[in-house]
Amino acid sequence: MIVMFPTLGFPNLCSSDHNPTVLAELDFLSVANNSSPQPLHTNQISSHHLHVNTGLQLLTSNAGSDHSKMDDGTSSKPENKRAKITELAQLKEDLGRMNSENQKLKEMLSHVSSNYANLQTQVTALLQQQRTEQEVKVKPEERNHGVDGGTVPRQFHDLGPSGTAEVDDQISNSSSGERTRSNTPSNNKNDKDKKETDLDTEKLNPSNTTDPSTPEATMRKARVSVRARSEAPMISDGCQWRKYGQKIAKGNPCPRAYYRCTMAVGCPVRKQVQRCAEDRTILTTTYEGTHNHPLPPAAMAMASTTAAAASMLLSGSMSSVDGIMNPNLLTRAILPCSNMATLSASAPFPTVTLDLTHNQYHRPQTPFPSQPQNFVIAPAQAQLPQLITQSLYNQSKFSGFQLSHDVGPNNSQSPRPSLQPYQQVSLADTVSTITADPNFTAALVTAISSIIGGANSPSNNANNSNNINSSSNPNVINSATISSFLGN
DNA sequence: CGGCTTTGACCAGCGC
DNA sequence: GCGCTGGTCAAAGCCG
Repeated sequence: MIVMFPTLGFPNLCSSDHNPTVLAELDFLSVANNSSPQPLHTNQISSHHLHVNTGLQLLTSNAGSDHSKMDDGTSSKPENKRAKITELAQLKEDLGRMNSENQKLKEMLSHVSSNYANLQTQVTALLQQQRTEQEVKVKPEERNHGVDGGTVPRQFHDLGPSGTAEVDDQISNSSSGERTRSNTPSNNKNDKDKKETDLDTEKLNPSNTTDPSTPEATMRKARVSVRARSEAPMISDGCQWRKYGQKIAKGNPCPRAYYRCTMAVGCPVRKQVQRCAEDRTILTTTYEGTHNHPLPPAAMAMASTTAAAASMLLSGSMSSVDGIMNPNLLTRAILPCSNMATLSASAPFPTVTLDLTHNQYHRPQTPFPSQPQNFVIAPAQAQLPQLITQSLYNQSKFSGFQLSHDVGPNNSQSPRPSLQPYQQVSLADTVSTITADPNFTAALVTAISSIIGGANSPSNNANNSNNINSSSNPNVINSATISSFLGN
């Protein structure tokens, strides 16, 4: 069913460094569904097997017991032959069903892809128009305040004219001497800008030179918190992290640990790990930033999910002119994970919390309980949290996950879940059934996030220049695409 | 010896 | 202006 992905712009699924099991599944399905010489193997093997059995049957009846060794445990009794024929018929029926489903899924994804392309074109045009308008309105000195203005924390104040969050990391990684901590108040803005401009010229990654007004620049501000029950000190998300700090945060006796991604030099992704004060078994992992390097399959699901969630969040925060989040839009955008997702617009960083400690539909505990503007999305279908849950279950040592009945690990133990016939009105059920396959889940998460997050997918981040167009207004892409994906 | 963790210090933002 | 807080740095130590 994923044979068509290479033509739908999901390179993640086609790269060689992805889950080989998934590819094996695809090979099987492609073999099963195509009419090339390979697909006949299944039938040929079965027919050949039957033929051999028939021959053995004759030999056995004629020559006696010496051929029993050749039987290799496969009896040539008529009932076994009938069983084989029945099995063959069943297999053919399954193949036909898969083929039909493959066709319909192909059409569905083609439609999604088409919508995505159209929306991306519109976003590009709108972005171009907005830039043109801003260039006319904004004065030069106001541009200098563009990044620094407001209440962003220090790491974003350090952003130079390029406005990229990687500056901080580049500085710390390339030359510690370049980063002077004696920024006395006497340092005026001109000096600071000059210094940062000099630093920008030394940056290794040319992709960092993005417009500060772009979502790329603000992506690191967005955070995705994942609350999950875990006895382990840190959930395993497939990435390599290096601890660079630990703090006792106010209101929580448990220390907060700070990690940064070390899979690539200058990767801006950081995460904070802290146990819940009320329930020490709950581990809150907050991700910030987007990887600028390829990710191993094990890390793809989490990274894509967080990137998609961050993209959703930013799309909502950026959609309104006054910077106030649009709950309705976000509700639509994040509906798939609504029973676990909490959005915070008032926190220092816009944060979406994916609460994986709950199964029932009730108000999740938010990491910002004192903040009045947390949006709790209404209950709805929960494909995305299922994906997240499944991914996390596969990749971590969670001990306390409460999985929904249809995508729990028990269901995932089946190597090839039986796919129910596609029904237009029960796409969610179909998706849920498909996602019961843990191998397919990671690939699907990547695919969905490729649609949702576009530029935020790790593979795309290798070329950040493409991120501007695809993520500059992901709001449109997200809501429409998700609507198409879920409701089409 | 290189990579990682620990931990005290530093810095900036924010509220009073 | 001052104190609190979150976030980060970097030296020191640990470990394989």
